[in-house]
Amino acid sequence: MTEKQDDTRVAATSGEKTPKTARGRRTLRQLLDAAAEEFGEKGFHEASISQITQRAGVAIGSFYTYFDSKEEVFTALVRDVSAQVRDFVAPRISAQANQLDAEREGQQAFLEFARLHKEIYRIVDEAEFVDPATYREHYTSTARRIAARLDAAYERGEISEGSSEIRAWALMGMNVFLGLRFGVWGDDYTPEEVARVGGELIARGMDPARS
Amino acid sequence: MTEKQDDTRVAATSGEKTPKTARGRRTLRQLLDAAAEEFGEKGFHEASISQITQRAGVAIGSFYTYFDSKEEVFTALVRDVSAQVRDFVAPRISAQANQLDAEREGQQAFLEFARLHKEIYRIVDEAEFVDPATYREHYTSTARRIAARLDAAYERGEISEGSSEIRAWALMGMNVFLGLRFGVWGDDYTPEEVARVGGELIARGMDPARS
Amino acid sequence: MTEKQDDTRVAATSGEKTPKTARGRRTLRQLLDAAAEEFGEKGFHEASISQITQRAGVAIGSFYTYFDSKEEVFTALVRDVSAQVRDFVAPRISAQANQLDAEREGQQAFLEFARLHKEIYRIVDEAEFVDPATYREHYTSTARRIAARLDAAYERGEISEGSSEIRAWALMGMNVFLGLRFGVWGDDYTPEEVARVGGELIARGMDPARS
Amino acid sequence: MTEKQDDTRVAATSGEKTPKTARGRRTLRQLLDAAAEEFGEKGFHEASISQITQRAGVAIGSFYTYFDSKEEVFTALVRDVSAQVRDFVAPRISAQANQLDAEREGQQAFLEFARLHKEIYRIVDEAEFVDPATYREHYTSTARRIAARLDAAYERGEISEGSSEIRAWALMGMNVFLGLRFGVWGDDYTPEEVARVGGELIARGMDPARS
DNA sequence: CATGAATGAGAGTTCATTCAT
DNA sequence: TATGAATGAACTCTCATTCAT
Repeated sequence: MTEKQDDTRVAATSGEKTPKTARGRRTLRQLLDAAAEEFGEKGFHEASISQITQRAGVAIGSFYTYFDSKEEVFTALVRDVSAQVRDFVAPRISAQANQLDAEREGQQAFLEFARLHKEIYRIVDEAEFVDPATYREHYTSTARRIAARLDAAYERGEISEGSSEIRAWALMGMNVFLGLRFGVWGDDYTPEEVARVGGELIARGMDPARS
Repeated sequence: MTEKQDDTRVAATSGEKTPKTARGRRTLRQLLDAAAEEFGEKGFHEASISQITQRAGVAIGSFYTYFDSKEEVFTALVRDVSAQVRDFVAPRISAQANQLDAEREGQQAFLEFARLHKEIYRIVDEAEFVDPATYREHYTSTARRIAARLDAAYERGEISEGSSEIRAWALMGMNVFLGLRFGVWGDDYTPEEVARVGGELIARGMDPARS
Repeated sequence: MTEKQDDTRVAATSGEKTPKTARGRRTLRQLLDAAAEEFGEKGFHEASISQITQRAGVAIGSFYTYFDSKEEVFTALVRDVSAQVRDFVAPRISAQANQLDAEREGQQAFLEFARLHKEIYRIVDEAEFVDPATYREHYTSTARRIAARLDAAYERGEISEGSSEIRAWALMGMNVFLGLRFGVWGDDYTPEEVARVGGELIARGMDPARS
Repeated sequence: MTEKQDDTRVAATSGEKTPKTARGRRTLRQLLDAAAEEFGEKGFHEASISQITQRAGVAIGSFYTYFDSKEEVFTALVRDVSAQVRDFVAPRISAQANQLDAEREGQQAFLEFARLHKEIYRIVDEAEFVDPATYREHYTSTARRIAARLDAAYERGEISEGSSEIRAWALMGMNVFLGLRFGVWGDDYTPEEVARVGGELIARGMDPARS
């Protein structure tokens, strides 16, 4: 699931026009990759269409063969990145027997992903300003998946009782900030170590009476 | 935003030129207030200097009597907001006898602040793109304060052992996302309820064996 | 527009390349019809080749198999429309015994034509900017035909003496504006009524001593 | 009334922003004059804002200090030109004792104006495509003024009975086409001669029995 | 003959910043 | 200090036309 989704899938989830020839499909992929680089390095507003097309090695006009606007590629990219994180982390989570271990493993996987793709924060976070709907959708759907896991785990008796929605947002917030600090900004701890501390926290908390 | 800090403080924490006359101080105040509104409503890039000066009721040129650039007001504003959150939350935390209660109370206070000032996310988050140094500074110093509290609490035997830095970022992430979801985006839970669930999580985790 | 002229005639009056196969003739026909619609609805500058080809149900490239440029189809169309007006009005004029009646009948016929083809003004008038030569040719040849009729009528003693060229332009101007106002913009008078007033004007003028 | 209306009037009838300083008023006038030249020579679509500002000797940005768009200057210009024609022709008409003489004099005045300002056709006619509302307004209000004159003349017994609205459009059409052919396109007849033939036509028509 | 992706010059427009008044 | 007109670099986007398939 780590591998990039094929062109068909990309086209299905985004708004760009579907190419009818092989050459067209190649150009579209080049543009998407170039856009990821450009937005990742410079952010939405500093990025320019002309730079994207230069990176992709095509003419400016070709950009508009596939996208209607700068905003549209950006949205396509956010969805792409969002799907990539999910596809990277999900299998690592499901591989675990116990949900508490699974969440810890998920943290670690996310942190590793952040180290590999330091641009995700620039891209996803900027959606808050460029395309709020997609931004909200990204976090809301992520939280929904976490909550569903917690509900199931509770049914199986693996975790204590408590609002799964609130817990989901708390867990997601932890992940995001641990990923930012220890994945993107610094590597003064290994993903294992960070996840060990984080996992311990969500499993047993900080109350000394419980350890 | 709520109670405006006095001019002296503003001048101390930001880069704008200190006015020498009473008239100048009034103009500066008007500009800062107008900027807060404008950036809060539209975000950095959609906001315009000319709108800020119109809101403030002064001429465009006057803006540059007090600030060197659009970025500068924005930075001043981020610092301002950052200080406000801290000043709002800090006393609520220190009022608690036990650190675990204190953190839960901090969560609740932050959530309440977010409900009162829904624009803080727009302002602080956008700093990631407009003024990364100030953005990093905001979160780094906040995390440092949390870590210091955890260290002291550990010394007092109020919490278990564990990397205070990692824990600090985890706690901060929880706060931020709970504030976004339950403070800014929706009010389907009371701050007390959210903080109760969050507080329970960081105190005792989700392991059913420990509750 | 109404009855389409046969392919031979189109090829004769315009600059487009003559197709050699039946399939080619069909494509050309589709393109011309689509162009008439598109230019009529949107005008030259708002019209687009890609829309024309979409309406015609052919690929963009096929357009250039038959026309050298956007201007060329437009010119072809103007000539087409020009010929249609002439062919619609001419028989109505020649059917009259007296030239004064004939001119009144011509006015009415033109007005009726304008009601049926409200797009003629958009097409012919825009030629003033897109293809001035054809625009001038349209009006100059129309005026020439009117002048010839007046000359002949004068010879037959049906009208008084006076510069036939100046009179021709005056009559044509009347027709065009009556057609615009009472044919295209409004239908608050019947063509008969408009032509009755207009015919009376050119026959006997407005001097009360003469009526 | 031939003289250009003062800046205040221009500002009142159009949509551009009113300058607050003398320098601003001068710049606005330069832009309007430059726009008249540019649009007159090239037509709306071939004209460019950057050429207008170059002609005016100001920076591109200054254009947008006074107009919101290319369309807006154009509309301002059409209204300006429309007012100029009216102000040039009106006094010549009112100076006549008899309405039939007045209309002939009006024709002549219009033709003279067209010779002096050959660009009016390019500007007014192109409004049909760029700003249809203003185009229609120009002709409708002109026709209304003519009809009012005819009504009054009929009351005074100077002209025969007949729909003043239809007659007004007929007269206007004559004027416009005589102006185009003998004012702008050619000068093979003097304005007096054209107006004599035209005036005779509307006074007594072409019926030989009546001359 | 048909296709449709690729091209790129060139347009209109924005707005932070400057500076003469 | 205050004003607001002037500046112009830089951007996004259009679309007629070409040409390899």
